[in-house]
Amino acid sequence: MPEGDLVRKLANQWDEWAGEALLLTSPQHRFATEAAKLNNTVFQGAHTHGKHLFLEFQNELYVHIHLGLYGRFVFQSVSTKPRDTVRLRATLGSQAIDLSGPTQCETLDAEGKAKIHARLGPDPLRQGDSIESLLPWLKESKWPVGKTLLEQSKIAGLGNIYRAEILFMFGLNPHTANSAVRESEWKSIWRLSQDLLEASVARGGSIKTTGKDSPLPLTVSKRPSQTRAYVYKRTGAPCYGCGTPILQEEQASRTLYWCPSCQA
DNA sequence: ATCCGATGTCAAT
DNA sequence: TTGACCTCGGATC
Repeated sequence: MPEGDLVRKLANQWDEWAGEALLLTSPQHRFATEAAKLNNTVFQGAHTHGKHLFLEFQNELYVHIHLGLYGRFVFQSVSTKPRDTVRLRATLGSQAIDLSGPTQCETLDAEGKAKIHARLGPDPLRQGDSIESLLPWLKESKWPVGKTLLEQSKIAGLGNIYRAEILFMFGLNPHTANSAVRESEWKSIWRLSQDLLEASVARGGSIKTTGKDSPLPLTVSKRPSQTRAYVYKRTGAPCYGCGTPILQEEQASRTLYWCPSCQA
């Protein structure tokens, strides 16, 4: 389900429980032993890096969660019986948070957490992160831009929707080599990523690149109403910039949507 | 009732 | 590059 913005928003929700001792169970049982170890210890707060979520408990122990494609959190009343697919239920008072379908849910110490950070690139949502350290590599790299934007070890937090939308907003052909994109343009891409992700977090984690808080792409003169995206999942529909049907193809093993004319 | 795709990643080839 | 992981909602029959 998520790209980095939604994960950050979920972390913010978790943070409302910071400082409290939580009841942890695993209705599905796959996380039962781990949950028991942390049960009733004080939740210190949530951290994120890209799409990775870290729930910190006492003694620098972290529950590392990656939602992957199917994972999700459901916030509800404790009186609602959890589905039997729920990997982890956290309870505080009358409230419960259910986690199901994560690609990852494991307990890590500080060292384990550091290893995760080490394999992730800068995150547009993280305080102090910048694209600066990536520029030398980008300058030499033959990778297509459309692959780079999905690569979490380069930029952490963007996903398939933002990839398509950002490429469109810059009029970039997805197959353009990294080295063919000017440094100033990379910096603009980074800044736009920050703006889009932050605006989404503020909205509660729902992606909408066509919104009034996003800049208009050069080729688009009017904001499309109704739609939340310029090209994502709009295969065959007319481009908002030029009317050309939006194309769909596979790039970096994900479906990419783009306008062959505006992104020539 | 069944099928299918999805805002993701990694290990194995 | 491909398959496995894993869940659920919406489309289809």
